[in-house]
Amino acid sequence: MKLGYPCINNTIGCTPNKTFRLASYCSSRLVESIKNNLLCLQKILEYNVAYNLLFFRISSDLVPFASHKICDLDWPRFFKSRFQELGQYIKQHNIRISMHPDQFVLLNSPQAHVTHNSIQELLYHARVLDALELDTTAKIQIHAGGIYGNKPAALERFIHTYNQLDTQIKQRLVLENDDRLYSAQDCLYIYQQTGIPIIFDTLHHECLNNGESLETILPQIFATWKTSDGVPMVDYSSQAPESRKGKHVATLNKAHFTQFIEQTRKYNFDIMLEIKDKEKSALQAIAIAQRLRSTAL
DNA sequence: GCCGGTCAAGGTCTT
DNA sequence: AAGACCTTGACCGGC
Repeated sequence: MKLGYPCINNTIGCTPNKTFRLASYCSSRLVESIKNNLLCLQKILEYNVAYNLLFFRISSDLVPFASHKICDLDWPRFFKSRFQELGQYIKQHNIRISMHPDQFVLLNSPQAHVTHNSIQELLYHARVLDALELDTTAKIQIHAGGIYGNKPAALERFIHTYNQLDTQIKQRLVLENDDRLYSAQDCLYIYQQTGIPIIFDTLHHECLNNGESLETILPQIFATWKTSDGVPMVDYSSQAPESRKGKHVATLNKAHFTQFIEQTRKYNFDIMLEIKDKEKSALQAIAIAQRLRSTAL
């Protein structure tokens, strides 16, 4: 089991998200941003290794506008050796990597241009992981998408589009249950039609489920991951008190996390902590997990 | 300098 | 039909 947090680190004082406005696009600006982001990513990974946080989600903003038609830089080539060095570091320290494109990636949109742009965005994410020369245990996670007034049709569109994707994307793509539209059961249905591994989100499952306990749902979810996909990934969070349903807590709820670790002790999986204060909670969580689990962490 | 409206991209839900 | 909200930090223009 490995444990980590997404995208940014608030302790070390750099941002791996540096971007700029589309209106002020120029390639020198792009180069400058990517340089900054790669350097900061390296610093974050070094911090993480020092604290044994061996799971990390790389920000989608690593290469700004990478999937936009304005982008005229062959960035994988331009930064080839930088990516290789970083990838080397990741492999050397056995760090697990994920990425999570945001809400605009919709494989089941009825609008062809939306689906097209989504695939371009997935290709960008795959290129990052390829440039790092990571194996297929490095994953890209997305949601199933919208309903568009007809859920069966929307599900079929997802399946159809998924089945036509290039291997370069498919070998890394995993599907996450969301908190309003597509439950873990819905994702399992998609898995049966496609073979796409399912990444389980604990808070989303609390918001939207079919009454399954962790005990019944987790074995089904974990069975969707093949050896080449690596150990299953799980997104962990808990409900922010007195807030909209589905909102992530600001800082780790230790009692809730402790219970989660106790309930899942028999499984091996990697945990991504989706908690607002990032590495601060991750450090608390790893202390709890190390105390409660017998397997090396 | 600092503040706050705005930012490539799409949905759902409420009024 | 139009607007709020999701979710988020940081850009960047206006002061």
